[in-house]
Amino acid sequence: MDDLAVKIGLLIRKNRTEKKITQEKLALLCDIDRSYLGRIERGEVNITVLKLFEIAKTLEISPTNLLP
Amino acid sequence: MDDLAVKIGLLIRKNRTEKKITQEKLALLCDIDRSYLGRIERGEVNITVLKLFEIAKTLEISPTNLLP
DNA sequence: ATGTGACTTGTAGTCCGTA
DNA sequence: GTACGGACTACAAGTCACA
Repeated sequence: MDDLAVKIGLLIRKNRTEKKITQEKLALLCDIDRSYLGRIERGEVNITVLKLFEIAKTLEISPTNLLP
Repeated sequence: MDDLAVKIGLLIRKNRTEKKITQEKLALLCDIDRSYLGRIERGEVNITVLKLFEIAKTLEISPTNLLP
C-alpha cells in the first residue's frame, strides 16, 4: 500500500540486522516501543523525519542511508 | 525549539524561492494546505517522510537535498 | 524475538479566517 | 503573498496483551 514506508522499513531492517541487534534492543536505544519499531520496519506506518533521524542516529548512519 | 524542523523548513523555502514560486503555488502543486506549508517553512511542524518526498518531487529535487 | 489487535493520546494536516 | 490563529479531522506515536 504505502510503497515509500515499506522501502524505508526494509532499509532500517537491513541496517539493523547488519549491526546484529534485535528489534527489542534497537527500540530500547531509540526509546520507542518494540512493537512500534516492528510496524515501522514492515512499512505499516508513515514516520516523521524526526523519528527517521533518531533511528539513523542510533544505527550510527546517515539519515540519507535510510531513504530510497 | 525544533531545530531539525527549522532547518528543513529553511531548505524548502530556499529551494522554493530559487524556483521563483509562491507558497500558494507550491502548496497547490503538492496538494497540501497553503497555511500548512507556511508552518512547515517556519519549522513549526514535524513533517512525515511522505510529505517530504512530495515536496521534493514537486520542487524537482532529491529528498536528500531537503535534509541538513 | 517478532507479529498483530485493540486501544489512547498527541500532533500532523485541513479549512476557515484576519492582518 | 505571507504570517498567524482557531477549530476542527486524520493519522502518527506510544502502550499492552497475547500468539
